[in-house]
Amino acid sequence: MNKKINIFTDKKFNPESYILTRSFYERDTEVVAKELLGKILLVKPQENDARGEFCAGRIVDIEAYYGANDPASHAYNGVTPRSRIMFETPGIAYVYFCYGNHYIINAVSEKYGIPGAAMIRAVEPLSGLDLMYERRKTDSLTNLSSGPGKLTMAFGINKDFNGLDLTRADSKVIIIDASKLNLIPGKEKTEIISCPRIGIKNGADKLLRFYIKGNNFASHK
DNA sequence: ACCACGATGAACT
DNA sequence: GTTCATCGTGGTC
Repeated sequence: MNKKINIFTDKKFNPESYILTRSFYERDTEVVAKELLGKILLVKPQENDARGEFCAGRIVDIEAYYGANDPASHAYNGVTPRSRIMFETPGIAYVYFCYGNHYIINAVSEKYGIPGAAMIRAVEPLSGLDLMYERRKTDSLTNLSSGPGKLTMAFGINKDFNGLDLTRADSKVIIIDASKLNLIPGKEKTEIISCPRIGIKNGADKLLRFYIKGNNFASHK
């Protein structure tokens, strides 16, 4: 068991003062995606978790998706029942089911009415690792959350998380600013690599995937 | 018909 | 240890 960070197991931990605000997300999607690198994804203890630990992970790999000019985006063809949420209030979660197997979580960006989302591709596990190993049915630390479907499985994120407000302290899922906490990861200088997004056909020319260079938990190097 | 994925196994170094 | 091919799965349009 990993004990290097235990702040999230403290019942007195109050994430409210660290939470990213609406204005953070209400900007250009590429900027939001890049700046989300190093921030911490937090999922609060769920009903079936007797330990009552937060699941926490540092975002190390992310992609930006736009709208009408981005053929890889779910919002490319305008508002549909699924894409509608990408046009809504920045700072909410867009969670969708993929390939009949996996859930994928995005943070909605841009002003209300403008589509955009940052898809979280990988996180570096910080807390709640026992639960992650159980859910992922693996013994490999670097296999816990090194992919968009893997991290949602590790964190217990499913379609019920769609539309939750990442900026509200009472949400099951939030994103906080790591630099305000005394955490070891992320203190070192970080270089951001830009490259084409993974697993798409149209729009593959755009360099809209960003990851932290050299990080062992990125979804692929 | 199309997919912004993951697990597995084969076939390579 | 890598890379490649394949398939399961279900929502969307």
